Amino acid sequence: MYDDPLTRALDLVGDRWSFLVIRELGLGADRFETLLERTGAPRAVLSGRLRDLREAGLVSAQDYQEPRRRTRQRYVLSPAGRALRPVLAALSTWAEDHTPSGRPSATVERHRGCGGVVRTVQVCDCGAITTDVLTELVPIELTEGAA
Amino acid sequence: MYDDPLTRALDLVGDRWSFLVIRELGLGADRFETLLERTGAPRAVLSGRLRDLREAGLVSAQDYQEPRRRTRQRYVLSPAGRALRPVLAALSTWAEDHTPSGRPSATVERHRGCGGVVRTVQVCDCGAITTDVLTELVPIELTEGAA
DNA sequence: GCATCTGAGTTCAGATTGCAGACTCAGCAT
DNA sequence: ATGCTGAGTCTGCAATCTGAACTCAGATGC
Repeated sequence: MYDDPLTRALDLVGDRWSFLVIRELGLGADRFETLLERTGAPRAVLSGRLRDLREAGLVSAQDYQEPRRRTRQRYVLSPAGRALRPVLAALSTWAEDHTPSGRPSATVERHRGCGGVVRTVQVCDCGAITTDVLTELVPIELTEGAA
Repeated sequence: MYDDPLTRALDLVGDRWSFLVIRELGLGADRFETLLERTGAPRAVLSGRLRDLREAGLVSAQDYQEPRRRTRQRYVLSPAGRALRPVLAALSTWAEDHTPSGRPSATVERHRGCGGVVRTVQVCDCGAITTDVLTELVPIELTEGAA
């Protein structure tokens, strides 16, 4: 509807399967059949999503060949696609805190330096860090006229 | 498909309109007609989404009445719904960095303490903070057997 | 050569969801 | 009584999703 960053983002990844495909790609799954299993997406949907994500530049496909196999496609996240990982991590962190039970996250990331678990938080210009957005953040005021 | 936090999250908010509705609610829009305008969602879709979000506990509806008006519904985010703001902020931050042009974000948040702009980053147990997930983070290794 | 297997899709019919626009319904106003 | 407004519901049609079957290329086996 309106051209702001969020709507543009949702045009590209605003559905269930895109998110799941990107997560699995980020976790290292790079083949069609593997993505099928891990995401649970129907074949036609996965095929379509991979095409869309390639066109949007979030995923690239490379030919490759194992020793005694025919050439196949390997899908990898582009830098822009990998940059979505914090979004997935934030969503996953949210779900752990606000939806009932379930297994722990498959999107946990670890710090390359120390191997520690990474969490998504918000930082302010002034240096403050918070995960408690309810009390410490305030949304900007609405500009009434600007539809 | 699999019961992990991300899929549970996507069951609740894994579509375009849910995200947009939650953003507008977070920005202070609380009436049906206002949400219609701001999100651009069709009436029936908005009606359905608000019902779903209420059932999921992300939104609550309160009766209220202006002086010479009939009673109406006011929709407000529950704490769980407000806790999604970092996710929206992260997605918006991503789109600003990785999709072409457009107006600046409507989801910018400010720190209650100092009024500064807040960014979404990732922090490690060890204290490291990064926005450069490409070089500084490593996804956990896949556990092959665990479907 | 010929049949078989596998990965990566494409095609199909049926169900679901999305959409724009018209309709409903309650209560206030004239 | 009639009209207006906010908040939906209904309708008819288009697009998308779904599971299952089908295709197609290349490697392997006989």
